[in-house]
Amino acid sequence: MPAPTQALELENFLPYRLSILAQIVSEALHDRYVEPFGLSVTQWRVMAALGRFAPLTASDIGQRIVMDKVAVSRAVAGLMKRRLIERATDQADRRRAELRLSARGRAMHARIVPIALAYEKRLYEALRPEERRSFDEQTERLFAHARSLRGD
Amino acid sequence: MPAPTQALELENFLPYRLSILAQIVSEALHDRYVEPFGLSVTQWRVMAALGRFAPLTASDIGQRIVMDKVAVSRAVAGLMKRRLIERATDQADRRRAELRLSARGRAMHARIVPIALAYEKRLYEALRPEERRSFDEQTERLFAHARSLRGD
DNA sequence: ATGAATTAGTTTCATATGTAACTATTATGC
DNA sequence: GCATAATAGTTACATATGAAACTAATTCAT
Repeated sequence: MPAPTQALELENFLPYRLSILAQIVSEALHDRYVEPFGLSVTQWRVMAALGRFAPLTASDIGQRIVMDKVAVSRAVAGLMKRRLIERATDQADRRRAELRLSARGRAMHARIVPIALAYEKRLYEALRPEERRSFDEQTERLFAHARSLRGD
Repeated sequence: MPAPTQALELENFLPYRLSILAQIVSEALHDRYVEPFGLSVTQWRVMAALGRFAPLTASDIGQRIVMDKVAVSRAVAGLMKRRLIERATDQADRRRAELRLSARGRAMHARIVPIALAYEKRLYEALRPEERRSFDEQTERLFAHARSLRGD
């Protein structure tokens, strides 16, 4: 006789659980610092990357944070319009443009970072201190493994 | 002197890490069973919910899985058009309609479930068996905690 | 040196999603 | 009983996102 179909319990299905967890956290960020400052999540990520590593080109950003070049291009356009970042064409290779936060952008960045870190701290309260390291390490392994499973 | 701004290292920032992990897993699902069967992720979730708990109304589905009623309505419309689910208006309360998989829907569901479970199994290979339980429990706590932090 | 292939980045189009307004039906207060 | 509120679900609009086509600049092969 055929093997019975295994049951798929969505609420215990790892991909589903990861998805809704990420979603609810992302909504919280939106409420706390993205929406009040009029940024999209991707725009904020670009600002965060530039806050730490500027100057970066759009491609650099895409490599640093997991974001394709179209998303970076759109986020950059929005940030430029609001004068939160500055662009300087590389004279040696005029396809490239170095990006960095403007004074306005640095000021906003400095206001948002503490809010972001405070939220992360509160979120981590769900885990005991010794669990945090192992949880981070496990998410890292899951991420690397999921990547290695692509197209296979 | 003012406290120095703490650094926000995006690659170590929990919300960011959860987001990219969920995203890469979601892409893998898309490639494996959503796209081949022409379903969206939300459509598949509705089918999964009905596969286990039918009959359900659209509202029931929204409660079972984390999905607002507009998303459910759209997924249901798409699934109805492809005759993967059936709708029967509740005669006692004609606002409500009970949904269940059609024969076609059950057949597709039976084909997809093993693919989904096989992917989950491979994903879990990143964790040692004893880590899986604790990881699941920790994601559960994070989820509940993130929920409790909403609007606060 | 010049045509082909690469690379950086943008634009376009089709689709997905969230919010709010809307229809239809049922429940509630008086 | 009847007006009002609440509920189930859909539609409309505005915005977000992904894939592919496109422009411009540079590199490579010969």
